[in-house]
Amino acid sequence: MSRGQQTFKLGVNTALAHLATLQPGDRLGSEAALAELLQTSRTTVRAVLKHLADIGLIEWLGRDKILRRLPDPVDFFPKPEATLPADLAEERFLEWVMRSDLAPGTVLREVEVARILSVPVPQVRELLIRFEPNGLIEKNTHKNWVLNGFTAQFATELADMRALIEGEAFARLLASQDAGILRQMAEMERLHIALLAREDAAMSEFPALDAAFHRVIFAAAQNRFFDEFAQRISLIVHYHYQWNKCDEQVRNRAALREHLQIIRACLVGDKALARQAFVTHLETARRTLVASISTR
Amino acid sequence: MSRGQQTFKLGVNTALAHLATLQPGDRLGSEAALAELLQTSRTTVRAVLKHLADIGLIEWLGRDKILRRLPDPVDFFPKPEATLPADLAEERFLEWVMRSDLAPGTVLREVEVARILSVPVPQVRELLIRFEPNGLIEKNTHKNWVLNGFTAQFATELADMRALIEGEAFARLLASQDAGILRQMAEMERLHIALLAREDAAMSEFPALDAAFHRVIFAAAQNRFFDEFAQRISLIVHYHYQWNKCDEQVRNRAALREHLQIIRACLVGDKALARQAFVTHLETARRTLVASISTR
DNA sequence: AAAATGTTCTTTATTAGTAAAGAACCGAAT
DNA sequence: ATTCGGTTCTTTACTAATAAAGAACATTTT
Repeated sequence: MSRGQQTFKLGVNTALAHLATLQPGDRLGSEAALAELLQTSRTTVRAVLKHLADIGLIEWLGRDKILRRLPDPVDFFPKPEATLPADLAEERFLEWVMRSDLAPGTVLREVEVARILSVPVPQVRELLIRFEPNGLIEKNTHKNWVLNGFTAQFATELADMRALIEGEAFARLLASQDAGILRQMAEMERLHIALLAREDAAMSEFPALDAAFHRVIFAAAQNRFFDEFAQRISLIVHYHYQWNKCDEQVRNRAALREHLQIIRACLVGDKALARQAFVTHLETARRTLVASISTR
Repeated sequence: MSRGQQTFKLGVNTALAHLATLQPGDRLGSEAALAELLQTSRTTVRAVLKHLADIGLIEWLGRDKILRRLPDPVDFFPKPEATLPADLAEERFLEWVMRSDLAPGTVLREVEVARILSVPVPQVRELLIRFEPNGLIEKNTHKNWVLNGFTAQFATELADMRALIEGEAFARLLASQDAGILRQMAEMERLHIALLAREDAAMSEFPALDAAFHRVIFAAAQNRFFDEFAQRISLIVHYHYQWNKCDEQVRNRAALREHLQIIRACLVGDKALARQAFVTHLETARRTLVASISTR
């Protein structure tokens, strides 16, 4: 056997979502146009069209591609089947590590992990290699992978590194004359106010906004090494949020308010205040991260 | 087929080097002791002993392992065969990239690279994945690896990041009360003086000493993220040294003298001077790196 | 002539199978 | 009794084979 057609299935689902915006009798664009839309090759587009014709959604004769009926929920492939294996592996791996609360020192076997996560072995391998620099796992030459555990020490070192790098990035942001940054800040203010206004449990959108806010800061450094570290932080912090739900609402709202303080100080150009609000925020973030570990 | 016995061959070579220190008629230690010495499993040790007996170097009967004759140069396996594939792959890959002077945008194909470097495909794969965060290569989903090239921009970003992190590490070193650090510094002074005294072309030892010196500094931060970045720097700088040989002697001696200044300021406890000498050194390092690119 | 389609050729990702290296167990010798 | 050696069992790493996905070329239609 070979690979599992994830690209094809993802293509079908994207195509179905597009077809839902049309009316029966409408014509689809050219294969090349669809390839652009589905972000894939024409080869895959043709496979998708053939599939759509087979299930009777469209009539396909040469360059005529006519929509017969609107897509039905059952036409879609289930989400996991239509996710790229790399993304799937990462999601499931992190969730597994967090949920099963494995003890530090646990040995991870590629084949075993692959079976547990239901993803191909090479993907697990790639994932583990990519993850090693994060410091959560380690490999002994010619031996196996071991879990290092999310210790207080780890959290402290991460927070230290973050303070150093994000602090520098923020300093550059303040020094920058780029109007684009102010525009992004204004947009951030809007989004923060909007999220704070919603009293409900819509805090599920918080991690994404939090990551976006910090990405704006890191981006100001215009340095690929900064950006890379930002990604790591957001990954670890994101899964930390997912894991530690206690006081979530209170904690997230506090963070949003701290963000707003920083944003507003930037917008009015009060650099001293901005700097101070930023340091405060990083301190809060550090405390939250460290606290979440000791309460495990 | 399967794997290429690198561990075994490396074991044989290490064992031969050990035997060269003995006299014919001497007895070898137990299998467990040899396993400790060769840094490998007893299974491999027994394979090595069998090999040594086969080529008539030792007589092996149960627990009696008697040296028959001293090892000959021809008994050793050639170095590349006896190197762990991961190290071999890394060495050859970097050398290949630097030497063949590939244009940015060049497509790297795993199988092709594996053939060129004469290393197994999985090793190339692992190497490329590990290398991606260094920013020299990139992967497009479902497509191939492309070389980003060692640009001036890259060098600048690397130097910026280095100044930030190593600067912080050095500040912690100065603040530290740890006597171990002073001891390491004294040892560094000795090694630097020794290398500077040798007028000859023994500068081949410079990269190792340079890396060791900076490792002492990064280690003072006691932060795994600092250490990891230090590794990257040393890797890139090392290969930059190897590639750019012009003015090598002059450049290396200058660097050694700058190191000495820093070391001595630390030893006498003059923090202001140490700090200043360190900043100067980082500036020199940056200039050297950037210059080496523009002269390609 | 231009654009879209049909066809063919590469390249990549995955699985299965096999040999090397590691680990554990048990019996023998000091 | 304890250390050492023989044996067996696991686990890992590599090769090879195969199907999916991408890319290029040729052909057809407007």
